[in-house]
Amino acid sequence: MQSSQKLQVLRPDPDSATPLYLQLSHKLAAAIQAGFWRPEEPLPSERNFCDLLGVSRVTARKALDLLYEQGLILRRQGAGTFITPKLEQPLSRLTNLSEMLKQRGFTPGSKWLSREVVLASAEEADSLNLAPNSRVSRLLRVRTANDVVMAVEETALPYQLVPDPGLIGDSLYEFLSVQRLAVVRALQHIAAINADERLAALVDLPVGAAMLHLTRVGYRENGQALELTHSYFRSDYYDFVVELRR
Amino acid sequence: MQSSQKLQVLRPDPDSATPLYLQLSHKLAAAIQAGFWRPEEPLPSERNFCDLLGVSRVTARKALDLLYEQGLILRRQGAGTFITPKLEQPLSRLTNLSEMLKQRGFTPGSKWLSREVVLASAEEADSLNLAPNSRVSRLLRVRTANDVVMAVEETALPYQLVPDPGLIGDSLYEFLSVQRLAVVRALQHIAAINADERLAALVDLPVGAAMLHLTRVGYRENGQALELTHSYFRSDYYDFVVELRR
DNA sequence: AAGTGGTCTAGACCACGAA
DNA sequence: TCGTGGTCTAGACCACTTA
Repeated sequence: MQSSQKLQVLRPDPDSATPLYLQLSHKLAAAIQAGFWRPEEPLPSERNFCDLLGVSRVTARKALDLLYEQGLILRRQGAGTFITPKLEQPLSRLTNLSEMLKQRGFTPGSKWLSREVVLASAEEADSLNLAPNSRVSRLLRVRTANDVVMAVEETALPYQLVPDPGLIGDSLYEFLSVQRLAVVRALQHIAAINADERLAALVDLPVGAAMLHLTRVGYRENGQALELTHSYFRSDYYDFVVELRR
Repeated sequence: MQSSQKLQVLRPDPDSATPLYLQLSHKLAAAIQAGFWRPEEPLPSERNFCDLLGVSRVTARKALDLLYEQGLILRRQGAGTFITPKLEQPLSRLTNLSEMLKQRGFTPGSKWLSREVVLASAEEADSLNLAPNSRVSRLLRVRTANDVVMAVEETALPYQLVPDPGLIGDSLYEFLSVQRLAVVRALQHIAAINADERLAALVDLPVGAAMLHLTRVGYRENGQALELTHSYFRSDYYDFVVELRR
């Protein structure tokens, strides 16, 4: 069969450091995105995958589980596994704004308004689980897309973990990753507000314009709160997409 | 040991129709919420769970996987499994507003403004994947919490699937479930808008007040688009919480 | 009746963390 | 060194869809 030949490129490498199910999931996701199968078309059955790729069924299923969670495939018991009809590309995943803008064809930019070490506000101390009178590194910046200001962002980080905010470059998340301080989980509150005079001036909108106010607390792998960010977005330039399940 | 005695209440019933790993996951989630373990306290090891509860390690892990996805536990290789420090209760899960309000101690209400069958708008036909000139059942209602209007909601459903919108009671999602039309996945866009005169009147806010505008397309298990809803929320009464990962 | 996805088991090896 | 979570296997039974 022709298709079983093609499938061989999906075969994971048992000697690789990354787990088989992850390799397989990545390869499958890429193949689907590349149009390897047409929408509505059935994938090979799980048992076929096992035979053709030399992995156990549990491993194949674990790879497919990931694709299912990403909304790339549908599974119908007794019938088979199918490519999701319309390929959408939602994101309830943690991703940095710069990457998202690039993917949509915009040129992202960022300009620091201030980077300073200050006493934590009550909200910051509470959210970051700091003792009263602790210090935080507080960052204020405007973010642009094609040179249009689309958001104002204020971030607080524990001084103990980030003592010199002046070292942070254009990408906060990249800086944190390099420092072994990656954020792996975040809780985000989304509200709508009317722009006050300060905000309106910064984003070039009339006072009272509706803006999205995102409040995000970011957590490290060990559960420690690392970041409190308030973002104020122009809603005409950006709308937030969430995928909901079950 | 005392703790191993307590654990017996978590033992899943092999004769039940619901899978062992789901039973176990539910029981564990309930136990955690009830304060069975303190935050930061380690859970029994996976192998202990297997011995004490009479399930295989794969099954125990699958139950723990679900808890991890819900942010209830943290896993540290070589160390153990721990309760998440602060017990937050986020939800990027598909849940109906009524339930959420009840959980927060509000009394939810809903009042239909209209339920009619009309020609689909261009947006509705596109989102629901309908042929031009198809009909939809269109619903308009206001939703209240403790008798205060907090949102206006307009929903369109394919006429073919829901021919008599007059039959829908207070809970749309319950109605759909009973009709075997459950929504299992949804894409939601969130934007901020200034209330126009019509909206302002309905929610009792001044014209121009910032409101959250949610646009949701709901999908069935088979991937078919079932529901297009525009919701307009008073942001002072409700803010949307999202959990982000990775 | 045959094939599919959904669940479950017992046992194995690995990498990592703590004592 | 020992116990932990992370990965992987081969094989089994079930419920379901399709023909």
